[in-house]
Amino acid sequence: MPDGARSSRADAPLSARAEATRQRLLDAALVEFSEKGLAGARVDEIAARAGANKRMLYAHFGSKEALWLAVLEAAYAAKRAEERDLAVDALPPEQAMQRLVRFNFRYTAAHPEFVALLNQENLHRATHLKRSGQVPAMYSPMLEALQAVLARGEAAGVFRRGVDAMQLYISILAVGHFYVSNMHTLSTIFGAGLDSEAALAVREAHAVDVVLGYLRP
Amino acid sequence: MPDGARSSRADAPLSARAEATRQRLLDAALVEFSEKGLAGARVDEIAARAGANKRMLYAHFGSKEALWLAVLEAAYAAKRAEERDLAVDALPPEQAMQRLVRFNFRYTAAHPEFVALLNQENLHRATHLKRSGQVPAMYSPMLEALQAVLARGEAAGVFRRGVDAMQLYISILAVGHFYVSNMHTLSTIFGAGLDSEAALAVREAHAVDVVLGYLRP
DNA sequence: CTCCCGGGTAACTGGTTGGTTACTTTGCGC
DNA sequence: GCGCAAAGTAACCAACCAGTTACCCGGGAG
Repeated sequence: MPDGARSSRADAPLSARAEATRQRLLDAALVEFSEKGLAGARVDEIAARAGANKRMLYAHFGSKEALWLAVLEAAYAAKRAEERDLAVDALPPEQAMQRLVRFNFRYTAAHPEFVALLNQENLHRATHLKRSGQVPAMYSPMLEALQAVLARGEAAGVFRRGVDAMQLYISILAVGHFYVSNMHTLSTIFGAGLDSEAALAVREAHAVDVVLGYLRP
Repeated sequence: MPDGARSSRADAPLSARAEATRQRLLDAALVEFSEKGLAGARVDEIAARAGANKRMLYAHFGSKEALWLAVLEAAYAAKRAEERDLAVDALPPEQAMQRLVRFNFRYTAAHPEFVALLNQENLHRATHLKRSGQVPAMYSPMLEALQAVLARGEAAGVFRRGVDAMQLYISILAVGHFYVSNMHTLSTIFGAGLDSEAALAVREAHAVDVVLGYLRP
């Protein structure tokens, strides 16, 4: 094992400088990977963007693929963290549901890098994600919130019965993810810009309409 | 220009053998590109898969990127061709709509290579597609069918009014595309196989429910 | 039969790329 | 203020890869 494994004193925390370099490398890798994909990304370019050196990249992460996984885990963790701040328990079911849909759409639109990362990882059949200790254990707070809201709405008679929470969760992700992911080909085919704030607002409203329309009893 | 441009006798059609080689190269390229992406695909590997030689690949297509575009155009053409066979004019609006949703889902599930191709092209901001003379002019028969069905259903009072056909079209694509595209990461996170025929049937039914549920007046 | 050319092969090239090695600088404990 | 490990630099390397060049083969026209 290279000197990536600190051997100094048990698990001595990285010095502030080393930690900063590590973070800059992660940030640079996120940009490069999401712009060029895993195969298209260049290790030298990541090091250069981070204002660091390739040697440091390998000292911290060991390999291009390990760096990829670290970036992916950080991206998942960031999304899960934001999901955790969603407070929908106090809202009436329809408003709570609307909030979940809007949150998801806006998060996706604001983070196209995450979308690119996911697409790329799926091209690789999730081989890296499967090896991750963290991510599979990182259960989505949004899915849990969705299940709770669904149960409340059903009990109150304002939502249809028998809705599969996982399927609905996937659909809510889908209406935002697909739009952001395929924005360029869609814009080319429709000959219209889908990335303006106005277009995003239209799409967001549509996503809410579809989900709440479907959920009517 | 290399000898890719036949100069023999005006536009003498490719000989049968040459045409067969070209087709084998296209087929091999579709497999390689959809498995590895544009950057990850290897030109030598494509030639080998096709039982041909790199020289022939360059004679027929000129460059890796031109081959990519040719593959992409063929994939779009194949989908548009199948869409053209959709006969929904004679069906009542709800059944017609259901057929559109089911067709789209099944086509997407049966053609994950097309999904991979689209994702990859979007990573490249649709730069190749924009250069294509064909694709932007290849208006989707399914979108046209959708508009007609929507108008009929609205007039008959069985669909809600004011539905944006393009938004709905994107959503119908989305519920299938996202599921197929992100199948591996989703399966990893949910710890369940989403690619079995049973799982596909559940998803298909959900897609129909969402769209028809939303469209109720 | 033989000339000729479209279709095909294989070896080569030069720039790139992930990863490594030998060496220098920085800063903290003593 | 010094010793030494952690942090950083730059040059290097072997494998790889898109694209090219020099050459060969088979079959149809004359």
